[in-house]
Amino acid sequence: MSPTPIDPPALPLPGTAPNGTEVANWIRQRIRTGRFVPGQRLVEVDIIRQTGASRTKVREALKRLEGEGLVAIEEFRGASVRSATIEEVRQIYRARMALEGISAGDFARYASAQDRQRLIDLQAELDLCVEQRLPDKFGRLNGEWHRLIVEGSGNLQIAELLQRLNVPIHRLLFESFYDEQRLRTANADHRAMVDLIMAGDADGAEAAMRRHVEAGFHTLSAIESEFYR
Amino acid sequence: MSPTPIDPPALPLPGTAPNGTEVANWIRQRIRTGRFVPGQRLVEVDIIRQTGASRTKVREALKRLEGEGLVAIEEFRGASVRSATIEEVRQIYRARMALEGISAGDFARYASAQDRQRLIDLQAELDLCVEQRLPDKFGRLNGEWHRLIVEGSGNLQIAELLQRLNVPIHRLLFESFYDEQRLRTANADHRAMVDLIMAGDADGAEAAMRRHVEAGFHTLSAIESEFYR
DNA sequence: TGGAATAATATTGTCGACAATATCGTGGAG
DNA sequence: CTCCACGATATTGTCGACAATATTATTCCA
Repeated sequence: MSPTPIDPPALPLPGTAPNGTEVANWIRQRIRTGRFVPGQRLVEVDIIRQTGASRTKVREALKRLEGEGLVAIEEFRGASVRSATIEEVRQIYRARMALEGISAGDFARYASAQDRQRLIDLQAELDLCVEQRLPDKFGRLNGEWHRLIVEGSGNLQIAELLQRLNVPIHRLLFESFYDEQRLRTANADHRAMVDLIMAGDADGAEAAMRRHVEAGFHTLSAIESEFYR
Repeated sequence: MSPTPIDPPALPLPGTAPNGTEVANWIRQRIRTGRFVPGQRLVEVDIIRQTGASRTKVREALKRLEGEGLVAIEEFRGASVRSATIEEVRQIYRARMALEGISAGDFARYASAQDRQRLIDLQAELDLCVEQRLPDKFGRLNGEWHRLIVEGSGNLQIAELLQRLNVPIHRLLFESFYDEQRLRTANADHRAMVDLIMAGDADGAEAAMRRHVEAGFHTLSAIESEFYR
């Protein structure tokens, strides 16, 4: 039942001493993939040992991630992965609902033929995952599907906001697809949205996306309350 | 015609050497109030002289602001205020439309009696500003009005996202209210929304807010094209 | 005079040493 | 045995010096 994290590519970092931005990426990825869990302390020396970066660069990276809202830094107590309460998750989903809703509509309106084709292909892959019961792969492709919608809508600002919002709930997302039922209904949502988009029904796509995200939260909170029984 | 910047409170900073976060706030405010204009280089020594902070703290602050997307840092060329192209402004407004739309709806649904009363009071003040033709004050209260909607809706995540989005366009917002016509229509929008909210029409409030934000962008882009004639 | 090479200056990047604070462990008093 | 005080250790914060790079000024030659 516990979600097997996807292998992060070839960390610790290669021979050359990494840049501050690279260290930030390194930490960010480990948070996304669940190696660094919410609340976990990020001790500078540990990161130095694992990345080979100098302390200055590690500290810079942490400051940057603080600005991104990924880690919290307390005076003389260091950095830790910011943890989201269930209430925060609810708020994040409400924001996602708004932003991804707009994106779905704009995708229907403005997306290039190329992106539309990619969406169709991706949907076919997702259908296959459902049939073959591959929740991990589904979770990965699901992320790609949502990203494609957002990026294909042509709004980089929204894309960045969503990337930020998604980090703290990335793991939870995967977890939810271990429920077969949830996986099937989520995919049905996807397919319906693809149809609406291809039919050029922007408003319909937006409404569908909002319902889809809302449903995602309900599943999540169900898992949460199950977990704390 | 040029917008008189609101006096930032009592900077340079007080006697005690400021903290990294304080320096970040100091810079952020100066960007918001237009003292630091987009593209302007932020030389470390200058900030040190003006704030009394140590170099380490200034650099930390800049890294943090980079994470927030407010400044850009180039290797060996330092930090500069990130400038938004007209296309980025368009994208920002689209994101605002989505987020503030949701907020208006949620305000109608969930806001406390206290916040509702504050909204009514604030609206009365705005009406007064329109009658007395005080565009600067209107701009300030307009900001408060929008903030009240968002915060009253009870979603801190959205509030933070919007705060981030608004910084690069803060100055432009003020500028737009020097057009009497724009000021009047904007305030009419506000009043209509207050009515919808008080009537409990959440969906109506959301739709109205989306139209309002969209109209704001159209005015802005008109100013922009005027400016570059 | 114009322009390219070069020197001088300004600015940012990096590192190491030390100070400040928190955390953990130990021992003693009740 | 528990709790508190105190010291030892670990961790983070701060500063200054110097290196690397960019920017500006100067010189020299065609």
